[in-house]
Amino acid sequence: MAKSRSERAPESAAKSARASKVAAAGSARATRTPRRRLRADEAQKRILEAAEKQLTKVGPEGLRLTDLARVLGVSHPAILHHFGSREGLVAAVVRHALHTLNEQLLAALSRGPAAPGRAELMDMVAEVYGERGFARLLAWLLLSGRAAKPVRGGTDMPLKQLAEAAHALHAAKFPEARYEDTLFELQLGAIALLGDAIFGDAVRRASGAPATPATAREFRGRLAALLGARD
Amino acid sequence: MAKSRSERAPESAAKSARASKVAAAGSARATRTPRRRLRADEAQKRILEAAEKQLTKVGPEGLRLTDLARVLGVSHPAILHHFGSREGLVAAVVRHALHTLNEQLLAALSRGPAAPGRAELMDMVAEVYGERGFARLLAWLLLSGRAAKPVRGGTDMPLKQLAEAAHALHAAKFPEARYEDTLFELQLGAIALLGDAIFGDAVRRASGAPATPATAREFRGRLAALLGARD
DNA sequence: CGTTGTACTTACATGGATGTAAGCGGTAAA
DNA sequence: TTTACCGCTTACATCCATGTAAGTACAACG
Repeated sequence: MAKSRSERAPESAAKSARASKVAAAGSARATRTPRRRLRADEAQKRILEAAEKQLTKVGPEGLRLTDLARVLGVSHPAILHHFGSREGLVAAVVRHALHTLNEQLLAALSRGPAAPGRAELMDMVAEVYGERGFARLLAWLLLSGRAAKPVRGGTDMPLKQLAEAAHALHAAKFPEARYEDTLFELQLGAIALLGDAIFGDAVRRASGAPATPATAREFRGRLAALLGARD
Repeated sequence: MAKSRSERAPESAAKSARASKVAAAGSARATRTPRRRLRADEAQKRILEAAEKQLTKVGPEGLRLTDLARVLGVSHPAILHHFGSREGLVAAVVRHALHTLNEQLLAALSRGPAAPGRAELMDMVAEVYGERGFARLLAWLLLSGRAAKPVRGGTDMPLKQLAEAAHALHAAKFPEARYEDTLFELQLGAIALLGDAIFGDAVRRASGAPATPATAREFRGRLAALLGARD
């Protein structure tokens, strides 16, 4: 069967920006960009970061090697060269992203003041979840069934550490405080922040409020106040 | 390497169950099922329902006409015959699903007791969101950018009606109650319930709790208590 | 009963996406 | 400088999903 491939130069547009082998004959020698060749780990990092960005946008089903290659200015087999297959790339992105999510969460905690107010904590976590698109990524993974087990190789159950640390802090002031209550607050905070990143704007619109950064911040503030009502 | 397709005769299996034209020659005339032919609206309803189920599972990108056709026991052009294109089908499903979501939400409210406790309300809404997969569907739509405007043709801003009704109820007991507070409670409730349907199990696992229906119910109970703390 | 509209079928066309094969050439080690 | 490894390219194979064309047969209507 094997019908002709229509045009044979759809991909070459991006390529021309980085290596024009046609121009080497004349005087353009000096301006010719030599064919770049990165070290394997650098190339993989570059690909990984672009893939993560793409993944949070279009999800694991929507990720197209050709699109990614065009963005990166390479040919799509280059990606396959480094990651074996599309699924291999997705798995690598997921592993990397969940790992850095954990790191950023814990780092955000230790970086802040010793006992940050709940509002600041809320904003920090919201930033980690929202601004880098982790909530979207997590949602994609959970929806598509790729994140049955939270993190493959890394600190499992990161929220448990948070809960225990928070409870220790809280119990110093209120010795009779129960761990369950702290755990619930943490779970609600996490679920509400993650949910807010996905559903927040839609819910605000559906309830007649404008969907602006200001209303989102106000929501987080009220949430923090509610969670901090015990203290 | 594309393991999903496996055998090359998946579509004929279902078909053979309903119309075996090869067997008509001999004596099997009496047992032959005549080719079923539904009325257009019935066929569309059937397709729509199956498509909605599929959509909540695999998302709008993952919906495959051939898969859907196999489930329904028809050929995939039959679906195209009724909905024009894959996108047409997805759009129809979305329209239909968001419409019934609204209906069910409002129905759940009017069906319940005049002033249901927050815990019961919570469970009712959670059932609408969770059990029929509306939360998943909504999440898919929001993630893939298909639900910029909440509902095309129908009651826009359904939550606003809820908020106003709830505030009227509440203000009868506490005249100085502020609408903003009720609105926030409603938003938090919606976001937490939606977020719980997507992230709940993962968050509970990540915080060291088992992810069972019981823990989910307990979470909703605590949430209801928290939201009802004003009363 | 014959006619007719249309729900539905098979067969195919087309395009797009992943993955493979082979070779080129940059980079760095010897 | 030479050599060899390997990152990356072009060309191609293949598969799979949507959509089209044409025909078939069921059901309703005269």
